[in-house]
Amino acid sequence: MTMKKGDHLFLVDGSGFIFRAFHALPALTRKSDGLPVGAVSGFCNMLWKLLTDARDTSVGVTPSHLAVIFDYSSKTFRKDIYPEYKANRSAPPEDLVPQFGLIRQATRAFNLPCIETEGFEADDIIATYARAAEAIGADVTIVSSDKDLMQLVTPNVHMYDSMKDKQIGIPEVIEKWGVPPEKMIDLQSLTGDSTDNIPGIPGIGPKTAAQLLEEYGDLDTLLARAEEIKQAKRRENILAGRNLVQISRQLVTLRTDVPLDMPLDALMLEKQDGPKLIAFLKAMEFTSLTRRVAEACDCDASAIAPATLVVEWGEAAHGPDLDPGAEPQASSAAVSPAPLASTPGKTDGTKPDDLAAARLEAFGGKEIDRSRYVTIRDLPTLTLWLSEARESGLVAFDTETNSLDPMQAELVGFSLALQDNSSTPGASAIKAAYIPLGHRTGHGDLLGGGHAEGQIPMADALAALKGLLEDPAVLKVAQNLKYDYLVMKRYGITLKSFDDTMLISYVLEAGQGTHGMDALSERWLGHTPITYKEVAGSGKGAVTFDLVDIDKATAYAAEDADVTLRLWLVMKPRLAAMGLTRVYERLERPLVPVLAHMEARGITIDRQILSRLSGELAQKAAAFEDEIYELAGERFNVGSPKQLGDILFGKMGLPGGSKTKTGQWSTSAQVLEDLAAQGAPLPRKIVDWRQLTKLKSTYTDALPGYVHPQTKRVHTSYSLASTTTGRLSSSEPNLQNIPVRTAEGRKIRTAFISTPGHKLLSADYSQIELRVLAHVAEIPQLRQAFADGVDIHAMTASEMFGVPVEGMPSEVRRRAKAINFGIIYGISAFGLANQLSIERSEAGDYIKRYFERFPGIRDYMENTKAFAREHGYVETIFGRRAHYPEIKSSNPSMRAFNERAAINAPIQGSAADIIRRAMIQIEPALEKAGLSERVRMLLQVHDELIFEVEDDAVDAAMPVITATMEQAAMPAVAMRVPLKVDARAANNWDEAH
DNA sequence: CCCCAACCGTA
DNA sequence: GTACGGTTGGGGG
Repeated sequence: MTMKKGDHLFLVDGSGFIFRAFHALPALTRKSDGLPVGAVSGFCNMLWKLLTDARDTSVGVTPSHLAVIFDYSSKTFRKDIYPEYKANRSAPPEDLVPQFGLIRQATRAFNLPCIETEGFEADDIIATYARAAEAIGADVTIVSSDKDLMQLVTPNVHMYDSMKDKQIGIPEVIEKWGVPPEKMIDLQSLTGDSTDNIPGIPGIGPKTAAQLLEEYGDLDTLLARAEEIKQAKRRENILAGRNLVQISRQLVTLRTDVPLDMPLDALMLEKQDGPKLIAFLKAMEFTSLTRRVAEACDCDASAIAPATLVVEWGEAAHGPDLDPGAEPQASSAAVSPAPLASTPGKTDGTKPDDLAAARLEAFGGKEIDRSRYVTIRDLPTLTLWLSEARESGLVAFDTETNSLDPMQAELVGFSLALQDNSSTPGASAIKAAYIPLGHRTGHGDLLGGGHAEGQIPMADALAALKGLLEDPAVLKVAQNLKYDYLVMKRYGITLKSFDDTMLISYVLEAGQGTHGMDALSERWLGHTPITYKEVAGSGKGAVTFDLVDIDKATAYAAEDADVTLRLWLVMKPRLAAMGLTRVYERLERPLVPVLAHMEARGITIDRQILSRLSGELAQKAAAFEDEIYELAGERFNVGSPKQLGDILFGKMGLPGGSKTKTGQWSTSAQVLEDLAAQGAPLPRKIVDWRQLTKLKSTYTDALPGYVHPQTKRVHTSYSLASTTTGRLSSSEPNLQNIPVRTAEGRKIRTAFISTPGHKLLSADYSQIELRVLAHVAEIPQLRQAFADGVDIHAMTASEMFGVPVEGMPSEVRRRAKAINFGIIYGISAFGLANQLSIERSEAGDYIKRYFERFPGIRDYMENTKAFAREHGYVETIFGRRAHYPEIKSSNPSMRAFNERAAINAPIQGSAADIIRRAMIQIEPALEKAGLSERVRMLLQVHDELIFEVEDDAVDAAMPVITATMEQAAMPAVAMRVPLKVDARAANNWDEAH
């Protein structure tokens, strides 16, 4: 059906609506999970109203055609004309972001066309359609109140402010702006627009602009006769701003020649699909609109299942600016909503894939030219390099110190690498320098050698460097940046705007090799960098970096910066090409300062308690040793599994359970427990002795050695990039494996204390991995159980064995619990049998029965395995990838192992992502509650966060912390089960947990 | 001095 | 059955 005279086209400005509605409407959230839906609700109500009784609104007519128009991305032709266009836009609020996608889904649920075109703004598309319809003789209503669209108003084209139910025609434009619609372009060119960063004439606002246009007729005349303006200041400003005004005119003029994917005729209103719309509205939990729609289409809403919604991250995968000269942190939070997946992209060499390929070509294979490295020994030269870095906007940075511990390390020097655009063709396009600051000569006095000659005074160099490192407009690239962040922080410099090549690699390739610089250089550049050992020696001959000869140090340090910059150039575009930018920018990079601060804070331990415990443990262990020697009939090293095996299974002839893979007798706790159960007295003593010596050596003896000499606290180090799943790890010391399961072990936790006037507050997720499983596998019984807050293991047992929860034997529940954990670990009959000490066939029966009761779990597992086999990786609910390159191994046990890991990774990894989000959100949440000075996050133990809180801030902090953690998945993912957090505060970690 | 295997602490 | 890190013993330098 072709559009004709008398038809009425409605063009809804979808992007404009959502921004306006978000701020104007109350912040409505979905009841079941807190998903922000205020703008979506307003949008649906508005559309429904227009579709059903537009006649009753101030529009007064019913649409024959209707389309909803969206912005595609922030990269439009306007950016080419004027790069600063919209450059000052900050990221949209996180609550707004998911609503872009939801509004698109709403549009489709209403059976309406959803239109966007790459390179153009919604306004240009609207202008093109409006003019085309007008030319045919149709009437047009633009549903928007944006002044940028007012230039389109004519006798046949009106605007409609749906939130005020107000129509905007020619008189309304004149009333509001003092000029008719056709002069809006001239007016906007003069006034500019600060929100879009469109330049205007200083001192000229709408009133003056209208007055000038009234007097001179139009902009061209005004500019031509600007000399005649009486007010001196105004005249000067206009004359000075002439050229800029011309650019502004280009920016504000809407294009009416956008290529249209959908012809006008295709915008004709189609019949509503009642059930489809109701399914969407029910999923959004818009109850009253659901009821109204059901009445209108004569549907039974209760018979229609809610739709499954995709809550999208808002940012376009192709959105991030890849230009190294731009400001990644500022620009990466693209203003644009997510595009439709099907929208075709242009092949113009600017796509991430092409850029990645080009960068690899340019920097991947190129010989590294160490002869270009320089040592900077004077301030003027350093200053020159720093200003070059600031101009280029991109610099690789690396610190050299005398210690691997960033809390103790003293700065010895630093290196920089820059893109060198002046280099001759064929030469390396990167230059690098090392700036020695604290090198010493080996042969000094007893106090440790003399300060080496030819180094810039530390204070001068740092003062100069600070400007660069803290400049948000310059992107600093480093490898394992948390280290450099902490070191520089101790020298009073806070890094701003950074990328970490280690984390980029981790996001791209978790599970495929390590992410250290040497390995990355081999993998991506085919280059082997000088090793640390080569410059500093190893073993007994090792020296700290301050004693390394400055020339050798330059070769090593400058190369590190050089390689880091090359890695960034090659890897960074891969993020966007693979759609992993959001994972990097939301789950990795923002965690760097959060973890750095946690590490820097540290936690207090009570050395007295540990020392007393050490004594007790030593005594008890010694007593056990005497008994062990007595029972064994000889003295031997109880700590040697080899000697122990010989005693137990050789000399004493006990029945050997199993062998290790090297053929030795296994003396694991499991084996010893089994022997003890058969009545042998020795094995139990060994088990107990091991527990005591383990606690002593690993904890009570070792922890005091980690107390920092100045802070008197223990500072662990978190690794962001050492697990396949996305979990953190903790080392030196590992504070993620402090004992808790046994009473003896828990005594160690009492040594982790709060400082006077404070409490330790522990907040942990309850059953987070099972909840994630219920979410991803969509298991009705599990979802219901979590929604109802019932005992999940008892529920499982009840489902499986038909035993009522009331009065359930503890053994029945224990088995169900083991099965639940087994499921998360990618269950096998072998493993379950081991865990429960039952026959493998019995374990197999359990698993079979479990899958009968929860077929969705088997489906999830099969689907996950199939996905892993096809792609070589699996994904968390936030899109993080874990790679399993060996999943297709021909070795059956290797393959099975990879399959179990692949099943576990999305569950463990999604839980890890959730707590990462919580950690990132905690500081702003505390800040908002006015608590940031009184609450400090200290530790993370996978599903638990430990804070140090001022005594009288505990009551206020607890709800802020638990709410932030429980809502942490939002708005990126709306969990289908609630998350639950338990929290407690006390003077030590044992009582708080 | 370095590395691996065995063992065991946590989630 | 998943994911880690630390300690010890012991082999091979």
